[in-house]
Amino acid sequence: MPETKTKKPEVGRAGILNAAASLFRQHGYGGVSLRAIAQASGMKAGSIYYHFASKDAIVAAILDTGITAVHKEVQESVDALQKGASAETVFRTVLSGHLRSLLEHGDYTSANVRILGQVPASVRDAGMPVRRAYEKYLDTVLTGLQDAGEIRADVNIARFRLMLIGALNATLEWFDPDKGDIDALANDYATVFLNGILTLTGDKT
Amino acid sequence: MPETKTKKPEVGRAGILNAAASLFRQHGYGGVSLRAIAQASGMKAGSIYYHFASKDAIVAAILDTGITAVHKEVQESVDALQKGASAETVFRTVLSGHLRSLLEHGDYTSANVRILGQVPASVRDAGMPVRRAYEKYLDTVLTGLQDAGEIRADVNIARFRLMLIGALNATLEWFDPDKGDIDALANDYATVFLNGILTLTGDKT
DNA sequence: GTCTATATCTGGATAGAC
DNA sequence: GTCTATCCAGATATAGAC
Repeated sequence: MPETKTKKPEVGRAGILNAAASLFRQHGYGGVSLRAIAQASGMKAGSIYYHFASKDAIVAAILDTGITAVHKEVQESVDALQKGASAETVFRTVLSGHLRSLLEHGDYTSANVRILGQVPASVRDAGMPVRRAYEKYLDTVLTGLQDAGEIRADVNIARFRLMLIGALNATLEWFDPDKGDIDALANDYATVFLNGILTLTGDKT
Repeated sequence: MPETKTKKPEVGRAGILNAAASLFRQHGYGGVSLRAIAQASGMKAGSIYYHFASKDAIVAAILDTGITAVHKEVQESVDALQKGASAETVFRTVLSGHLRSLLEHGDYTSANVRILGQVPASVRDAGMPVRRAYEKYLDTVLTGLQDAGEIRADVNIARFRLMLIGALNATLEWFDPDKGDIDALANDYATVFLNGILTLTGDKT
C-alpha cells in the first residue's frame, strides 16, 4: 500500500520532539517528566541525553519550531500573492496561513501559547528573537495596509496585532483540524475582523 | 493611615489560594509544589492539609473562583443597563465587564486560560458546569442582539463567542492593569468587533 | 545510539506533638 | 491551626557497559 496518511512513529531526535511536544501540550512543562517523554519515544530516560543536553533544551527546540513554522507559512503565502492584492485578500491570506500552520502543527505551536509563561526564564529569553521577528513581520504587513488607506487610520496596529494573534491562537483550545475546515474558520474570523458584526444601518454617526 | 491600597497578606484559606493562584500562573500546575505554596503563604507544607485535602482541591477552588468572578461581573453590568440599551451599548458593557474582572483577578482567571488543559481530568470535569453556565449566558445575550436584528444574521454566535473570549482572555498575557486603562482596552476591542478594521468605501460588493 | 544502574534531590501526603 | 518528622514515589542527570 502506498504511503498511508497515518504518520509513522518518528525516531531519534524528531521522535523525542514529537512525543515531548504532545505531552507538554497536555500536561504543561512541569507536568512532564523525562521518563514520560522517553516512554512515548520508545526509549529509556537515559537515552534522551544522547540527543539533548537537558529538558530545557527540548522545550526550547519545540518553541522555536512552532513559531518558525507559522512565520514561514504566513510569509510564503503573502509573498505568493500578486503585487496589487487588496487589503482584504492580504488579510485573509495572513489569517489562513497562520491558522493552517498553527493548527496543523498544534503540538509545537501550542507550546508557545500554553507553556511559554511557565518555562524557565533562560528558555523564554532564548526564544525571544524568533517571536519578535514574527511580530515585526505582521506589524509591517498591517502597517502597509494602513498606510495604503485600506485599514482605518484610527486602528492601533500593535494593539490590533495582539488582539488578532490572541484570537487566532486561542483556536488551539477548541478547534479540531481533523473535524473542521480551517479555511472556513479563517474566513469567518477574517469577515468579523474586516467588517465587524453590526448590521449595517447606513446612519452610523 | 486609612486602609492603603497595598493588599495586606491574607492568611489561612484565602492566603493559600492567593499564593497558589499566583504561583500557578507563573509556573503552571505541575511546576508548583505544595512546599512552594506553603512558603508563599507563610506556612509549612504540612499545614496546608488542614485547609485543603489535596493539591487538586486547591486548583479546583482557584478555577471556580476565576470563572465565577467574571460571570458575576458581566451579568451584573448588563443587568444594570436600562431595558432598551442598544446592541453597541450591551456589547461594550460585556467586554468591559469581562476584561475588568479578568484582569483584576488575573491570578485566578489566568488559571482558567493557562492551566485548565494541564490539570487532572477530574478537576477539569468538576469545573465544567460553571464554565458552561458562563458560555450559555454569553450566547443568550448575543443571540438576543442577533434576534433583534442588530448583529448580522450570518454571524455564527457560538463561533463568534469563542473568537471573542479567545481574544479577550489572551490579554492576560500582555496587558498590565496597573499600567494600562482597561476601559480604553475594552473600547478598542469592541470597536474592532463591532465595525471591523476596513476603511469604509461605500462600494463594497 | 540505547541500555542499566545509580547518585542526589524533590515531590505529595500523612502522623502526631503542641 | 501550625509545626516537625517521615514515608516513599518520582524527578533530573550522569557513568559506563554494550
